Amino acid sequence: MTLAARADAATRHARDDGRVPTPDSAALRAHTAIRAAILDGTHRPGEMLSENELAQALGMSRTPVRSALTRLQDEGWITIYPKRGALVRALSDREIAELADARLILEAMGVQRASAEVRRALADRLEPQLDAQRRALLARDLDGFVTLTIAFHRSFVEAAGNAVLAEIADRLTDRQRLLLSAHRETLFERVEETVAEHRSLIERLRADDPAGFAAALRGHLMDTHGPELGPV
Amino acid sequence: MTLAARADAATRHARDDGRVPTPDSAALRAHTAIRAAILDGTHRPGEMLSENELAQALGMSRTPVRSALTRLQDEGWITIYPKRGALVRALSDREIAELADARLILEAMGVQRASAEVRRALADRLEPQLDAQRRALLARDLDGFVTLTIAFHRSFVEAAGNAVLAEIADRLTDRQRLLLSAHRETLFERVEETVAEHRSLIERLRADDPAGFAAALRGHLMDTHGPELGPV
DNA sequence: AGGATACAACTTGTATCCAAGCAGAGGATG
DNA sequence: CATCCTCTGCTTGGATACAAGTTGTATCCT
Repeated sequence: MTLAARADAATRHARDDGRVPTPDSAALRAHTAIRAAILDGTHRPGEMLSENELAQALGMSRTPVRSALTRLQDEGWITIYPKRGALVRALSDREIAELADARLILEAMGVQRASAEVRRALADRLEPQLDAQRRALLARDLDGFVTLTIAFHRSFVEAAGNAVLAEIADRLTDRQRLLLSAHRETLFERVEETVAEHRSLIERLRADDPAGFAAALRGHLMDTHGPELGPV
Repeated sequence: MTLAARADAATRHARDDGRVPTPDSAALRAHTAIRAAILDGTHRPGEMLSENELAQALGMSRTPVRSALTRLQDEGWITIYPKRGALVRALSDREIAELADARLILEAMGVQRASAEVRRALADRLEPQLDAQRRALLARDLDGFVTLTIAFHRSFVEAAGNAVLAEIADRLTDRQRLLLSAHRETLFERVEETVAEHRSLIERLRADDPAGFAAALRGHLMDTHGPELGPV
């Protein structure tokens, strides 16, 4: 039986290195390219994506483009209307608020679940990153700052030690990149405030005060993403 | 510009009915069929799925099967190894525990976020369902009970009024169907206990006791899914 | 016999081709 | 002038053909 043998081999391989070795397939390139184009504003919400145009622009056939589009739909970036096309989704105010709220829940819960030791270790690990964040902001290096702040916030979820939760948080964060890009000016204007808010989060960790952490986090998210969050 | 017009039309349409009109495409049929086959044990973890065989069995070409497989991978059912094949994933003990824990967090948080009124209304709405659950279990109607219990637990997440969270919970629940099927015998043996645990959850809602709800829910999940949950 | 190597049979990934469907333009008709 | 209808041009959905990769096996050499 050939299939069984192959299954064994694949299972073994999966055990060896837990990740797919990245084949750099055309479908993946299409996925990252289109996603990047949405993120940097090349394709704006409400725009209709044509498989043909994308395929031509990317120098490949429609097949991998289609594959990428379905994935992008599953990830919430676009909506595919059968036989009509793919529409770049706009995040409604409500959805923005819900995203931020969901992240708030996951991060606060991550910290709450962690032990006092983990919390303190986390604080020690995060504090040195604050300077890098400030530098990125001052240099108006948006991509750099986004990377840093995403890792920063991800740490809180990771503290719970639950990979499933971390994966969920990643998906949410991904959609939120859009927001960070949109609020770039606000970010650059509020350098010290942002860093100070991050610092106060760390302080709540040190003080072993999960409730205070959650409250501070709520304030931080509202300050960053604006008052449109509203009472969720 | 034609694309703009089409985008407008699609946007209008999307506003009309918030959901895609279900085109019953071959890709969707493949998705549901393969997913069902994994759920009912036809394709077991460790098995290698061949696009050719699936396409032949489903009476369609490889194209929609491929599309279905990529979606199934994104949903966590299989792992695709490039140029080698698709392996039905096995849920490790750790992953099982993490899934249950993540659901616990989302449900408990949903209840905690809800107002006292919503909690009471929820209790009133859920209590009449308990009888149906018992009947399904006594009739050994696993599918019926699974549908009921999933709706039951989903209600707690919904209580927070956050659609993003609800969607996340749905994805988790989907993977957990596998567990419920695996534990069918335990379920059928613990009919009264299961219903009683559900009833005590409702009581905690009525008592306006979110903390007690979370504790009861934790106990319930451990009882249902077994002690392998461990201390997450 | 043991090990490296070449081959063969399978797999998936991509390109191309054909069919089906929707949206809009434009004219015929009341 | 309003309304309906057809028809055209576009789109996506699916099927097929082909290219590229991987694995297991047989073979050859040491």
